[in-house]
Amino acid sequence: MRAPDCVTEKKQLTDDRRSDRVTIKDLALDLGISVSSVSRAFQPDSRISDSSRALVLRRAAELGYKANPFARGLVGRKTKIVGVLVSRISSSFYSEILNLVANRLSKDNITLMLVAGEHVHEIHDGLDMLMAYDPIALLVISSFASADSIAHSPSAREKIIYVHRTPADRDTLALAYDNFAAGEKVAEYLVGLGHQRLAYLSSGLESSSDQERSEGFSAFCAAHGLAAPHIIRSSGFSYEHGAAAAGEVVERLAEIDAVFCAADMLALGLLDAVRHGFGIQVPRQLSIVGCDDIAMTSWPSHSLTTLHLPRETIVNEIVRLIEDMSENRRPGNKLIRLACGGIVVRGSTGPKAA
Amino acid sequence: MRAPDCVTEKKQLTDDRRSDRVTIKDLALDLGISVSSVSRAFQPDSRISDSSRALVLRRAAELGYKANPFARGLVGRKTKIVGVLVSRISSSFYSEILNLVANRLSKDNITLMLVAGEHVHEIHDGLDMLMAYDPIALLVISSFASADSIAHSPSAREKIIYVHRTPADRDTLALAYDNFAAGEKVAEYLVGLGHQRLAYLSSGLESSSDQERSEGFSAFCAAHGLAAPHIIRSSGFSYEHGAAAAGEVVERLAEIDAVFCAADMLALGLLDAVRHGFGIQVPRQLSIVGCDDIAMTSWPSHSLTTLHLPRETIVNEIVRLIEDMSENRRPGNKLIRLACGGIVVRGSTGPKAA
DNA sequence: GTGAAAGCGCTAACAG
DNA sequence: CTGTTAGCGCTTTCAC
Repeated sequence: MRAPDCVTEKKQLTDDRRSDRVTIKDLALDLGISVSSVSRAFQPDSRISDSSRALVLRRAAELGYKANPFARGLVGRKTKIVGVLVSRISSSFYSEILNLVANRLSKDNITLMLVAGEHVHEIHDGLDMLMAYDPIALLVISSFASADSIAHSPSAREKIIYVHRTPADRDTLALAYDNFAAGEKVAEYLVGLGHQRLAYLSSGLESSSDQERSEGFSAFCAAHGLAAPHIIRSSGFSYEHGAAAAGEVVERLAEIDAVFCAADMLALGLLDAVRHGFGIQVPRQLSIVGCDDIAMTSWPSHSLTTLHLPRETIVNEIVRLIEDMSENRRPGNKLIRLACGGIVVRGSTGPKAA
Repeated sequence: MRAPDCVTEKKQLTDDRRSDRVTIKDLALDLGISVSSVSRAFQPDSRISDSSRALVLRRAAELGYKANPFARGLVGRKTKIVGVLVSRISSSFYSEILNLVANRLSKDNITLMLVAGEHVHEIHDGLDMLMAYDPIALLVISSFASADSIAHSPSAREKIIYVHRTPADRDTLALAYDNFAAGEKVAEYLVGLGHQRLAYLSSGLESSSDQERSEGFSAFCAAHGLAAPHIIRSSGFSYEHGAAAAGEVVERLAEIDAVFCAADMLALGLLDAVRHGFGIQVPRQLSIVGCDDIAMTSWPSHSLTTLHLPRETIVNEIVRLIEDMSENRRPGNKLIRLACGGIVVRGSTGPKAA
C-alpha cells in the first residue's frame, strides 16, 4: 500500500489536487502495457485475458488507483450518481427512507446528489443541476404539489422516480403505498371498534397520498352504510398543523367518535393538543389514528395507534429500480403500488364509550 | 426558449443522453465565434468584452446551454460539489442542519454528495468515493468515534470539516458549539433552582460534545463546592437508550435531584420512562434537562427543559467555510467554537422539593 | 488479445 | 480582446 515508485516527473504540478492522484497512464507505464488494456481490465465484458486483468487489478489496488469519475462521465459511460430532490429532509419518514437508501447504495459505490428546495423555481433549478450530472435516476421525495410538472425535458422525465406520491402525469415512474387500502383498513378498524361518526384530518395540501387515504377511508364508510366522514382540512403536515386543528375537532366532539389523520405528525399534534390543551380523554372521548408509524408514535407519552408503512419494501423497490436503470433496463411498470402494513394498535384508540 | 436550430448533424447519436444536450461548441458555431470566447464568457474575471459576454450569456440562456460539470471537473477547475459523510441522517438535529445547509448551497449551485455508512470500513470507502469527485469540502456529520482518523490522505484532511465534534487530530477544521459552557450553564441553572445532587446521563460513546458537556457540568459543581455529579453511562444517543437508563436513575432517586442528559433524545427517553414506567413525578421528584432543543422538546406531552443550540450560527459557519474554501481561501481557525444558546425553561424542571 | 489514436466538453496557455 | 492549440483521464473504435 505504498506510493507509486514509478514516473513522478509530471506529478510536480503546482495544482495541489491531482498531484497525488494516480491515473490510468501511471498504471500503464508502471506495468509496461497500454492504457487501453488497463481500461479494459475495469470493464466487465471486454476482450482481455484473465491474467492481465488480474495483474492490472492487483497493481491498481496496490497503487490506490481510483478511476476519475469526471473522465468517465465525460466519455459517456453511465455515472454512479443518483440525484435526490427533496423539499424537507427533516421530515421523519423521508429522512428514514433516505438514510436507508443511502446506506444501501453506498455499497454499490453509488452516491446520492442532494438538492433541496421549497419553491417551484428552486425545484426547477435543482433538477437542472442534477440532470447536468447525468444521474442514473432522480428520486423526487417531495410533497410539493408542483413537483409533478417539474420535468420539462423528456430525458429528465425518464429518470425521475417519484417516491411516495403518484404523479398526475402517468408516464413517469412512481412508487407509492396503497394508500386507498390504508384508508379502508383504518376505517374498518375503527368501525370494528364500534365507532360510527368518523372524521378525517387532511393536510389540505395537494398530496396524492393524503387524498388517496381520504378516499379509501370514505369508500369504506360508504360501502358499509355509514355517514360520510367529516373532513377537516389543515394546511400542512406538521405537528403544529395537527395541533391547530384541535379546536375544530373539539368543537364538533358531539359529532365525532374517531379521527384518522393523514400523517403521524398531524395525529401527534392533534393528540397532544386535545389532551393537554382541551383536557379531552383519549381514547375515551375520542379515538385518534395516525399513518406512517414513525418512531415517536410508540413513545409511551403518545402511544398513537397508527398504520404501519413497511420501510423495507419501499427501500428495496427504490434500490431495485436504480439498479435496473443503471443497467439501462427501463423498468416496465409505471406506478408501482406497495402494500401498506397493518394497524399498530396502541393507546390512542379504544371501543366506543357507552 | 426553443431548441437550437443550428447544426444538428452530429446530434443524431444513438446515445440518448447527449443527444439533446447543447455544448459549448454548438454555442460557438451558432454565434460564429470561437469556443474559447464562449468559455471566457462564463469565467468571472477573464479578458472578454462586455458586449460579447452579454451576447454569449443571452444566447446560452435561450438555447438552454449548461456547462458540463464532468468536462469542467476534468480540466481541473473547482467543482460545485460538497461531500457529506453521515452515519445517521435520521438524527433529528443533524437532518435539520443538513436540510438548511442543502437549501443554502443550492442557491450557489452547489450540490451535496451524500454517503452514509455506519462502520469504519464503510466510512473509509465513502470518503474515497467522495474524494474522487474532488469536492470543495467534506462535511463529516457523524458521531462515530473513528471518524477522527478517517482521513488517510493529506488532501482529504484538508477538505474535511467536522461538524459538531472536535477532532482528536487538531489540524483539521472543525465546528462545534461551546459544549463546556453548555454544561456549566445547565449546572448553574439547576443549582440556582436549589438542586445539589446532580447527575449526568452520558451516551457512553466516544463523543466529544458529550464529554465536553459532562466536563463543564462537573466543573461548575467543583467550582461551587458541590459534590461531583453522579455519572450514568448509557450506550448511545437514542430515545431507547435514555429510557433504558431510567431504572438506574430511579434506583438512585434518593441521591439525585436533577439529571442533565447529553442530548435531547436521551432526555426524552428518560423522561417518558421515569414518568410512565416508574410513576415518578417530574419535576417534583426529579428535574430533567436535555440538550440541543429539537422540535419534540416543546411538545406539551414532553415539555422538556433544554439548552438551545442556535441552528443559524452553525449553518452560517458551514456555508461561510465552504464559500471560503471554494475560493481557495483556506480558513485560518482550526477549531471554531460556536456560542451555545440559553436554557429554554419548560415543564421538566422545577425548584427542589422541600 | 493487445496497442495506437481519436475524441468526449471544457479550460488554459499561447499567439496575434 | 479574440482565435488557435494542446491537453485533463478515460473509453472506444480501429488496426494488428
